[in-house]
Amino acid sequence: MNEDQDRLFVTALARGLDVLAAYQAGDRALGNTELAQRCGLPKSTVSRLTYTLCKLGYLSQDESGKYRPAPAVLTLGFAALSGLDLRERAREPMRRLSKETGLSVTLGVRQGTRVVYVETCRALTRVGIRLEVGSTVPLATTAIGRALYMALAPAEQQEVACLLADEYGARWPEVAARLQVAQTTYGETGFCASYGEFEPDIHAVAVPIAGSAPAMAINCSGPAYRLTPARWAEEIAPQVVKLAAQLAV
Amino acid sequence: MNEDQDRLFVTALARGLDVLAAYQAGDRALGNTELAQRCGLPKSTVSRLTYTLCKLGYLSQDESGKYRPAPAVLTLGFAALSGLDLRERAREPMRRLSKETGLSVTLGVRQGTRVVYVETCRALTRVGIRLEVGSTVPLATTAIGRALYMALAPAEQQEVACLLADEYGARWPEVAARLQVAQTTYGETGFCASYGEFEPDIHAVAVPIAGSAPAMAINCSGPAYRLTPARWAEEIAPQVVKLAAQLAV
DNA sequence: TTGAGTTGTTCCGCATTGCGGAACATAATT
DNA sequence: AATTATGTTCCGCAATGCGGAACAACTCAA
Repeated sequence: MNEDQDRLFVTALARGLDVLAAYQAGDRALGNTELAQRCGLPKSTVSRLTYTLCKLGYLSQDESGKYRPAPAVLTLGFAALSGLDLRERAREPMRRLSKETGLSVTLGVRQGTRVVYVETCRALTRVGIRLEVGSTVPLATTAIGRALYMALAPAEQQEVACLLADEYGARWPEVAARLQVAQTTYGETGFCASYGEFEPDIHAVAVPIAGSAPAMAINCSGPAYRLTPARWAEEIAPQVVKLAAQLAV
Repeated sequence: MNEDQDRLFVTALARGLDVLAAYQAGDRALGNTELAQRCGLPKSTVSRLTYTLCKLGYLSQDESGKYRPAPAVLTLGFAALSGLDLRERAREPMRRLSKETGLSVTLGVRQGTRVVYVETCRALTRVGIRLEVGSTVPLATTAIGRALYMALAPAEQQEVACLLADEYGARWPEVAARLQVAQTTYGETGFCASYGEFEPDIHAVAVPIAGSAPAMAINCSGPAYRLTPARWAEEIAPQVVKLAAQLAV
């Protein structure tokens, strides 16, 4: 990218979206000062941005005058989801698998070095982090992230690896080694696994869905106490592999 | 609002968000020309905006170079949802009600003259429009919309009525009359209904959740062939009323 | 294959829009 | 009451966003 291209970048838009993106899971209403700190912008700039976002309906103010995301933000995401044909096709089979196994079944897409869940069927007895449409998990240390990584072309894997190296810093060699192991295993078994690596008490296996655009992967996860890794590989993984094959485009 | 306040409005941000909001349910990838038409902006402006949104990760380009919303848009919505305590509390009871009745149970919030769904438990045998987090339905002609309207203070009802009048134009008197009937009925029964008004084959009843902020309402809907309106009022509505009371803040 | 039409991208001169420090108002705390 | 913290608005400034035009690339029909 040369300098001319930076002239096309609309900074005001980026800043406004940074304000929206400053909200994290569990946040309630935030004030302008907190938002200014999170975004690294001057208070007056943030004040103008929140004013604009309120007028547009993407933020609303509570009684104390603080801001929280308004439901209109959800409608942006809805449009994103409703364009995903594969998600619609996958929904019922995923629900079925979740019911049969008693595990959580999720569908995810890569976004940079993260996975964004686009569909979730959660087991009734939930353990672990919130599995929810729109929530994200790391790419490198989760089964679903690894599956998405495997589906990348080598050049893209290289690119992503660079981003990950930046992110993990000194810990990257270790993470990379495990990613390499996963690649070998994927080549032999057709699935990726994460046994307690991301969350100590959670096992998961995942498989990319061939031919999907944007590339997606399907994941099955549950509590570690239920099944040993060997049983996961024998009993659960084949079902996920089969489901991914059914969903292949 | 005086003219000075317009100086605080960041037009570039608004335009960028208009581009994101131009995507509708079912849209796949859109080109710059289509987006320019939908937003009423010049092509070159849209080109700069889509360039920026791509760089930020909110749009992605497919092989043909057209744009579609990227999963990062979902993460904005996730933050909006995760700040809603009531939604979390409501989830399990909603799922239970849906299971017991075989109907779809939804939780919604008002956004202008629309309702945005923030939680949905769909019946297995689905009929009617997509009930999905982030999807919207009209305020004035749906049970849940009416319930949300009832929960407004009189001054706010007035404001909303003005917006609705603008929107419905010549049809507003008729819609207003039905809204008035719903208000009377709500006063007597504690719930709002829509029997085939929004969708011919769908009945629904809804109740606002007292004390909720932002104001929410809970809705139960299903196919008209299942139960007569009288049975809806006798058998389903009381359960919804009860659930709303349990969820009251 | 050629020409016409369509779509997408970039340029560039322009001016207005977005900026941010400062002033001011309001709210909270000691 | 004084101090601190937060939120809002002003206003001079300049750089950023703008959009018509030029150009590039693609598609389609004859």
